[in-house]
Amino acid sequence: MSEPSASTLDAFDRAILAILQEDNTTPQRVIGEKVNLSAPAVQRRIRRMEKDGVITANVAVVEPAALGHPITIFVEIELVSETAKDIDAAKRAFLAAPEVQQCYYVTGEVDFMLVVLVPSMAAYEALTRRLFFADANIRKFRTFVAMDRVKTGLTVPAG
Amino acid sequence: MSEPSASTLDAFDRAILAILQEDNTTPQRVIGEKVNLSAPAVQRRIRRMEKDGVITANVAVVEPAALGHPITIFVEIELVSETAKDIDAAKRAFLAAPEVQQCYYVTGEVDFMLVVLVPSMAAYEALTRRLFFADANIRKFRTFVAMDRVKTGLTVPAG
DNA sequence: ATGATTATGAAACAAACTTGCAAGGCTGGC
DNA sequence: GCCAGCCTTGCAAGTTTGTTTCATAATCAT
Repeated sequence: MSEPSASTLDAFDRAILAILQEDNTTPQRVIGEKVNLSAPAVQRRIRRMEKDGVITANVAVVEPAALGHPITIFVEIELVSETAKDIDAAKRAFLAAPEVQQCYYVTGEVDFMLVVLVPSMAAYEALTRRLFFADANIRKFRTFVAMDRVKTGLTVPAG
Repeated sequence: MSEPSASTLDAFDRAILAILQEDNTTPQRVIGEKVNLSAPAVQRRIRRMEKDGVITANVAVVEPAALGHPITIFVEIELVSETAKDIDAAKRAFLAAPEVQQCYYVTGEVDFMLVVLVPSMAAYEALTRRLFFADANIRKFRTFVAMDRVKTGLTVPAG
């Protein structure tokens, strides 16, 4: 249906993606020089990958502290009930919270992994009350405050 | 020194950042219409925020499966020794691994949180041998395989 | 008040993106 | 082995976007 065509990416595509994942403001002409292709060829490949869902977004990366959210926190969530209905409800709740930057539903001893951005520990405490304690289906959660964001990003190995 | 000037961002800046975090290919003219500013004014604000380190990168977001890395894994790492020297060594090892998409040094019962992308569980098993078992300073690690990437991104609340 | 600093918009300019078109290369059928 | 159809490419023209210039307006500190 709306499934991205599983067109195999060739070496050109991967080289282009490697560049765009570093800096998507790189002019097509420069990309073309690096991968030995003309600018229009580069442009058509980028357009195709966007249409096929290979490239899902083009975004600016912002320093959280600059926007007043200097604290990054990992949260492990354990649910009481794991019926499809209850899991979906949890997903929707996390999706709706702007402070939840990332959310993954995982296997193993916990059910969800969250990455949360907050202005202060007080704000996090308020978030836990609103998002976790208020939800009867959350059995428990564990908090890990990030002291160093050693490596961030969404880069996928293109080699 | 090279510290980003802590210039307070006004409402214009935050509105621009909200747009750029969604789509940084939005023309400056369109941004200007949305925030009630001329294109050059928008352009200068973006430049300033890039220079000040508020905007740290402009990147394309790529679907991991398209590049042959369909499996996302969370890893909790517990070290043996937590001297500054040993922690730095661990950071450098994780930084150097392309499969490690994100790495955070955290407080609490574990020391590091990793987000890892791999082509297969066999590839992950190989990674654990190379990166974890081969390192005598890693006491233990816990693996959580992502079944659903509910919410991904690097968006920071700009409201 | 007043002068310095900074930010702004209009217009001119430069650069990048986009499209049309003809040529080259690969694939499959015969 | 040959040919036809399809796909991708590069070039060139046209369009959009980004960038600089410059004069003016707003802000701030004195």
